This record gives sequence, structure tokens and C-alpha cells, in this order.
Amino acid sequence: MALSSLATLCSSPPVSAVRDSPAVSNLNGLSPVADDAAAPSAFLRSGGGGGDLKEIKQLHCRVAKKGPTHNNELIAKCAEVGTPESLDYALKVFEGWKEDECVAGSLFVCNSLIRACSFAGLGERAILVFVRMLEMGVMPDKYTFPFLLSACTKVSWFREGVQVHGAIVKMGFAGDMFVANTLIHFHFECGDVVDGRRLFDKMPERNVVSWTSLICGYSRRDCPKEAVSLFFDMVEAGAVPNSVTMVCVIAACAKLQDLKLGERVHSYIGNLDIEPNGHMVSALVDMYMKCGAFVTAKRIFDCCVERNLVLYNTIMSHYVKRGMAREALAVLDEMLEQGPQPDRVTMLSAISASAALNELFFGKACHGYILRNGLQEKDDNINNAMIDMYMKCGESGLACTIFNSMSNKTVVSWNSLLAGYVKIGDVRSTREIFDEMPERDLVSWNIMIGGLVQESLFEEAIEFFRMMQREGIKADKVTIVSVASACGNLGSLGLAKWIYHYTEENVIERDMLLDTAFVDMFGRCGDPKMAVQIFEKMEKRDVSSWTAIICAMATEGNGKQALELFKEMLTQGVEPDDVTFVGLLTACSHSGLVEQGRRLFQSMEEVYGISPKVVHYGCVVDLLGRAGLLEEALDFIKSMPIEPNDIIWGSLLSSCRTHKNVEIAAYAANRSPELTSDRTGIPVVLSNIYASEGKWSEVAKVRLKMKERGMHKVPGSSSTEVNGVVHQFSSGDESHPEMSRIAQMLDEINCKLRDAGHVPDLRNVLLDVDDHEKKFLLSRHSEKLAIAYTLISTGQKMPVRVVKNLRTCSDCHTYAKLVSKVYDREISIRDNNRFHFFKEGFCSCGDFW
DNA sequence: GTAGGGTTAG
Repeated sequence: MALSSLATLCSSPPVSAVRDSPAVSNLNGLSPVADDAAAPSAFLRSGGGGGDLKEIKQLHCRVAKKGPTHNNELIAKCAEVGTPESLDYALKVFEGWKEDECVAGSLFVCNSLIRACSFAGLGERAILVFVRMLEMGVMPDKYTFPFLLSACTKVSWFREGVQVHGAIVKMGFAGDMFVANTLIHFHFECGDVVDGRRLFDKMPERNVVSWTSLICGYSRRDCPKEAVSLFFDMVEAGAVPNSVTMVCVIAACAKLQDLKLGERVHSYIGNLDIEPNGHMVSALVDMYMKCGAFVTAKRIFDCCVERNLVLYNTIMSHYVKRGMAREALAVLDEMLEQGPQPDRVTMLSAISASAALNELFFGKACHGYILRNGLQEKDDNINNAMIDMYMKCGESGLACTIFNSMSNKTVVSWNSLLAGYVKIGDVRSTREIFDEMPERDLVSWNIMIGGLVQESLFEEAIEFFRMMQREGIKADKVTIVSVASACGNLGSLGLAKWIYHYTEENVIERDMLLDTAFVDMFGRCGDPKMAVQIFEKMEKRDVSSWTAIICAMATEGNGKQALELFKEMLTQGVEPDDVTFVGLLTACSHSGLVEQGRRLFQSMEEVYGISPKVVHYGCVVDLLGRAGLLEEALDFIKSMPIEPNDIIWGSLLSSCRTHKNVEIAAYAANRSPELTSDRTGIPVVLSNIYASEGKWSEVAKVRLKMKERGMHKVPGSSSTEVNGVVHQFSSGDESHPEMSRIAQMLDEINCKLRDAGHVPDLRNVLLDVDDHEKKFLLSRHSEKLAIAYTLISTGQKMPVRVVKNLRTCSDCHTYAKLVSKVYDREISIRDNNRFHFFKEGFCSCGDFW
């Protein structure tokens, strides 16, 4: 942590506003001992201008009786000082001016005053001066208008600007190049691209500023392509770009995120012999960062000795965006030691960095600094960023205090709060805020949908997506990434196809992230062909894209293909991450590739420097257990350097079930920490193992234990989609409206299967009842209900797709195989672990799962 | 005298 920064941030002299701050009481308690002497002087500087105003007043007293000429002197002095106070003072003097006091030189003074107002960003005062000078009969000249118009532009006073434009034309100054240049700028800032361009085209002669205004205008109006192409036109036309032109065109390249183009434009700086300045360095660093050329950007930053505020802010914001929050704070450290005084943009990055690092202490220090310097006044962004920071640091109370104190809550303020509650996982508050919002935009919906997905409320996420459509909000790629994830988790191929077509029909921008989400979605929905098709068409693929396709292969049970893809990924120079290994190990496990799995696990740390997490150990336990190597799996667990969790023991247990090993099962169950927690997986599996071996007294013991702890078994449930409607069945469920037809069908299937030689495996019934009852219960497993319903509700040869919440039992597996043959239907069952594709009596898993 | 870089939420 940047301690010196903290010390400095906390030791600045407080102003009255700090006392009213919600955070301040805490901050005062936390602040290191104030040591003003150690703080950089810039930090202690007060507002400035107070002394100058005193000087102005003294001057006023001295010249008061000397006549009108001296008023000029006084106003010129005010303009020179240029603070709001001094300009107000000038206006007051100006107000008292009488017409006959105007003398030669007054026009010059008025122009200077308007110029000063424009510089200070005080458009209103500039207009006042202009109106007053007209009243007094001081006629403006061509020097009056550029600053007057630019003052209007700066404060977005477009109505007044249009009036000024009228005055310009009436008074005959429209032909002046300087005035025309300002008019171009004004029109572009109004959003009036066409008129701006027309003005440029009509100019009889142009200078570098004319070109630059046009290039800048296009770039800022989100037409960076036109901006860059105009730059080349300009060079072609023989006009010589200067450093301002370069800044504008570099900014346009940054917007395009086109590194090649950026480098080409960069080379002009040397070729045209343009002296590099601070503005240009900042623009270049920003451009290279936005184009992903981090090393080049960093080199330019490091080489620059005279680092100005914007350059620091640029590098800081990019560090934060790239997840390098510590580095961002190190930059702040350097600024506080030697550099320019941090401003509101600096603090926005500092707050973001605090939020990313969960550094509440530092965040509060930033809050204090912001209040002491009044940076939060008139700046909603700062307040919004602080809401975000406090929410991320777990201080929802402080976040709400800031939120409630804001007089001008924008949709962004609401969204920041909303996103904060999503991050804590507080679905109820999120929903309440969402309902309470006076206005919702695309981001609000995206936060809500993303939040529901995060909380595994996939159906609700889809429902919100539909609601969003009904309200006429057009989804973007961020929405679709969340929705695709929801579809993938629901495993509904119909929904997946629908959302995919929605994206194509609505021409929603595709990027690597979205394509990767689609690959993942189709992988999970049992359409690996589609996943591969999308993957192959991708222009750029990162580690997540490769991982998604590897996982798709793993889910399908295509271990060999998964390993092939991994090889290809390495050839293309993409480094695997820990998630990639989850996919690879799962793939090996599902395909019985024990040796390959062992080797991959070994290589994780040795070759790729990735320390295995619990989930990877779980995969290996699964790999060994499924292959029947239960002793080795147990030894492996015993040798783990980290504490095995419920999932590890659960995985071993379920292998014990498959391979009927009661001893190891009992051992594992007793080691599992879950028996003392309130989740149910392990006791259920254990009781199932005892049940399948007919050890009913043991079953009763485990069940009693569960009951005492208030646990209950999660009921098996399967869903299937028929004509776009999802039908849900739970085990033994008779509530479906078409239950009598389903029962009839179940009987028919049972007869046909019996004729085909199928004997129900009654060990799958985990209750102590007679065989007749067992047969009945077995025939009502949820996947069987779903299969039967789909068979009677869909046409011949239509595939049957079932999604199950638990692992499918061995009887249902055999059942599905035979149904696929007897009824000549392709059947897929996605259980909580993988896909099974049944066709002509065989399953894609090769009975290995 | 006109034109320029960095900005919060998904």
C-alpha cells in the first residue's frame, strides 16, 4: 500500500465541508498524525486569487477619481487575474460605466474581458459583457467573436451561440477565417455535423486550425474514421499539421482502437518535424493503451520527464482498467511526491483502485481529500464513483448516505447503487431499487439480468430479458452475454437458438466475449457442432474462448478432441489458465483418459506454473474414482496439500456408489465436513449407497441424522422443451395435465423394453419398500416422465432433450439407450455433470460416467 | 484572436 500517499491524503487541511461528510468521523479516527510540513506544498495551496482581488480593490481606490481611461486599466487588470471573483468585479465596474465614458481602447478592453471569461469557462459573463458593450455603443470587431463563441461552446450555451452566429453574419464577419474556424467548432459541438462541414467546404481559404477543427469535430462526434481520413486529405492538400492536429488525429485512432493506423499517424510526428508536447504524449499514451499496446505506452510514459496532470491521469485510468490497481496507486504516490496536484479525474481513478483492492481505508482517505478540495461539488461522477467504492468495500450504509445526499441523482447514481447490491448478492434489495428507479436505461437492465445470472436465477434472468423487450429497450452485447450464460445453465437448446437468432436479427455487435459466451452456451446446451462452428469463425480467441470450446468437448464426452484442441491452443501461443485445466481434467475424466489426466495434472504446476486449486484435485479424484481406482483416489486425497472439501469427498462417494465400495464410502462420508453443515449432498449419497446395497438399517441411521439437522433430499427433477414451452417433471410427479396419457405411454414403453430384454435395476430405488413398489417408483423417475411426455408430444424422429438437476441413475441410463433404439429417436440427457447422447441403443459416454 | 489529451455504473 502506498503509505506516503495515505499520509499525505489524510493530512491536508480540512475545510468546513469535511465536517458534514458521512465518512469523516471514521476518517478522523483513522488518519495518521497530521504532518503538514511533510505534505507537498501543492496540496496545501488555498484557492488563490484572494490576494489579487485585494490588489484590484486598491487599484480601484487609486484610479476612482481619475476618469474613464483608468476604468480601462482597472478592467484590464481584472481580466488579467481571470478568477471568477475578479471577473465579477470587472463586470460591476462595467455596469457603472456610462456611454460617454467610452474612449479609445474600450473595444480592446471588452475583447480582453470576453477572452478572460472564455478562458475561465464563464460563458454567462462573456455574454453579459457582449450585451453591455453593445448597449454602450462599443462596436465589436472580428476579434470579439472567436472568444465569445468559444465561451458559449464551452458551457454548451447553444441557443446563445446561434444568436451570436446571427450577429456575426449581420455584422459581416462571417468571411473572417478565425471567426469561421470558431463557427466550425461551434457547430460540431452542437452536434450539427452537416452545417459544420458545409462551413468548412465554403471557406475560400483555410489554415491549419480550420482543418484541425474539422478533424477534431468528427472525432468527438463519434466519426473517428472520417477524422483520420481528413487528416490524410489535409496532408495531401499540402496543409501542414501542427501538434494540435496530431493530438486530434491520435485521439481518433484511439477511438478506432486501430494500432496499425495509430502507428502510421505517430510516424508523421517525426516526419513532419513536429515538436512533441505534453498534450501529444498524453494522447499517444492513451492511444497505445486503448489499442492494447501496453508496452509501447509504458515506454513512452517512462521516457517522458515532464509528466503533466493529464498524462498521469491517463496512465492511472488505464492501470485501473487493466486491473492493475496497485500500480495505479503507485502513480498517485509519485504525483503526490513530485508531480501535479491530483484533480477530480485523478481521484476517480484512485477511488476505482480503492474499490478494486477493497481498500476501504484508502477509499475513505480519497473521500476526505475530495471533500477538502470541494471536488464533489458539481461533479456527480465523483459521487457515483464513491457509491460504487463504498458498495464494493462492503459499506452499503456509507454508499446510501452519499446517494441520499445527492441533489441531482442521475440514472448512473441509481445504477451504481444497483450494481453494488448485485455484487453483495442481495437480490431483494436489488429488486427493490430496480422497481423504485425513476428511470431505467440499458445499463440498469444489464445490471439486473447479470445479477440474476450471478445468483443462478436463470429463469428469472430470461424473464427480465423478455420484460426488457416488452419495454422496448434494445439489448446490446453485454445483455446477450448474460442471457447466453443463463441459457447455457438452463441447458435449453431452443432458448439458445432463439437468443442466437435474436442477436443476428437485431444486428447486435459481436465481439470475442460474446462469441465465447455463445461457444459456452451451445456447449452446455448439447450442440457441440454449433459451438465448434462459432469457435472456428472467430477472428480473435483468447484463453477463455479456447477454454470454452475445450469445456464443450469435455461436456460432450469427447476427451480426445479436447486434448487436440489444447495442443492447438498451445501451438498458437495461448497460455492456459486454471479454468482451462478444469475443462481438460473433466474431459479426461469423462472419457476415461486416466494416464493423460494424471500427466496434465502434473504439468499444471511444473510446466505452466499454475497451482492446482481444490477444484482441480476434485477433477483428479473424479478421474481416478470413475475408473474404479478408489484406493488411489483415497491416497490422492490424503496427500493433498490443501484441506479436501465436501465436493472432493462427494466425488469419491459417488464413485464408491458406481463401483459399490461401501468401506471407502463410509470412510469418506465420515471425513466430510459437510455432515456437520446444512447442505445435503453427502448424506444423501451415503444413504443412497447403503440403500443400493440393501443396508436399510444404515440408511435409516443416516436419514435420522439428516432429519435431526433439518436437512432434506433435493428431489430429482427433469425438464424438456416442447414447442417452445418448458415442462418440468419431478420424480413421482403426477401433476402434469396430461398425466394419464403419460402413464399410458410409460406402460407402453415398459412393455416394449421388457420384450427387448430389459430388467429394471431395483438397486436404484433408495427406499425400503417391496419390489413391486420399487418397480413403480423406478418407472416414475423424472427423466422417464420427461422422455415419455416428449415422445407423445413431438413428431416422429424429433430429438428428445432432457435436462436433469441431479446425476442420472443407471436404470434411467439403460432405459434411455433402449428407448433410443426401440423408438428410433435421438435422446440427450444433460445431468448435473455432463451430456449423454443416446442413439440406436448406445450412449456417447460409452457407459462411462 | 480560432482547434487539442485523461472521466463514473453493466
